[in-house]
Amino acid sequence: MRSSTENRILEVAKEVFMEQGLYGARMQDIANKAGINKALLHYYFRSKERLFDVVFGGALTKYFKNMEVLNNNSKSVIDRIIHFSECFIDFLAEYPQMSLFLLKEMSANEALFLDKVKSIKSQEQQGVIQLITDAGLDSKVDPVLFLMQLHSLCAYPFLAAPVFKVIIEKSGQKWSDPLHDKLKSSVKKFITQQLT
Amino acid sequence: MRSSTENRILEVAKEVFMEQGLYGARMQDIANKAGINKALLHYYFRSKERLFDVVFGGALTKYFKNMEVLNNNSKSVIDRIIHFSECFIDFLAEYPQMSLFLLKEMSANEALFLDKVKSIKSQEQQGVIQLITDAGLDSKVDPVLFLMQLHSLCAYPFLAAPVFKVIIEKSGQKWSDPLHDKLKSSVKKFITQQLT
DNA sequence: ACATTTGTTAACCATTTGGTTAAACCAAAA
DNA sequence: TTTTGGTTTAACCAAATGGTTAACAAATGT
Repeated sequence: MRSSTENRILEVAKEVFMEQGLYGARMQDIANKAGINKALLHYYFRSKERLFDVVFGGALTKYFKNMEVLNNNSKSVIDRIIHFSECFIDFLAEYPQMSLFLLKEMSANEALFLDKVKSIKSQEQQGVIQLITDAGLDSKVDPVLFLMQLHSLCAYPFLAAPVFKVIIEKSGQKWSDPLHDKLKSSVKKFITQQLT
Repeated sequence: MRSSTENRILEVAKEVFMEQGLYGARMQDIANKAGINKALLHYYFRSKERLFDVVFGGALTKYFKNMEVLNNNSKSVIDRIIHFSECFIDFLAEYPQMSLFLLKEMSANEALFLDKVKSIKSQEQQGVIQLITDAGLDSKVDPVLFLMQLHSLCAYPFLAAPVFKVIIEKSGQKWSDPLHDKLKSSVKKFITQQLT
């Protein structure tokens, strides 16, 4: 079992890296928030890059894990995709900074991301694209475009929430933060509209 | 007229800040790429923050300027929104890093963003929400949700393009980068589906 | 021609930051 | 009790970084 110190470091590092990114994060800050000496960070995780790597890899794994729900063969293709969208939204609601974090760091270091994806996604799970193509639904929609729109509708609201909040409040409307349910049902509507 | 040096600095700074963000960017790097001494940066723009501020403000202004197209009263509401989406996509295609840049820096420094938005958006231009409400279309859609979905469909594909590229190529499909037209027509379809 | 402002540079400075070292601590084994 | 192994710390280091200074060159006005 990993020592409690190591776990504490990991948890704090997750927070800090998610908020500040690889560059913005400071080892001293992580150490302080974990209530330990800075040297101890390097004792457990040799370098900043190494520590970041663990955090980033963990986030990416969690992210991809969400797509496994697509393999539930007891449901129809459309229902599986709807179910996926709901799980995806739940996941993003739990980790609102996740998307931005991943996009930030990927754009900053494309090579790292490529490696990670290769090692994670190797377990040839079925993707939305495969699913649609196999079901013959690619006559209705362009699978790649559809996948992108699906992700757009699920992820972007969380990405841009702080911005929308400001803009909307500025224009006199009121902002209700966790619009999970509205979001879910609207995505569901989109999926059925597109695929039937 | 601004000196050519100042302009050169601004252009380079734009590039570097967009790519690396406020933290990641290095003054020395900007100076090198602009072919000048580092001290000259501080001569024209007192500090890194000041320089960044100019770049960020410029980007934000450009971003909001796109929404003015909504005020073209010679068209129907739906056509105006469609036109906006097309202009928005063209804009994002021209500056693919814009969205990520703005989101990154906003999440890193919400206060700065709030100030900027207040000073830029003060010119009470009509927003999508107003437009929909005034036209009575808010019986068909939740205006805020619709605005968010509209932005999602336009912006996210550019945000996540590098990621999708990797994932899609990984799963054997081929990736065609500038799918402007497909994107435009699909967004148009979405708008009409939602508002009629 | 001369003085004054503007543009530009090399050298320097203070601070921050990731990382290292050697010593201290501390529980469990011998 | 002493030894031993992993754990933790204070002090330190080298490099990087944002920023400053003083001197110098190039326009610009008189």
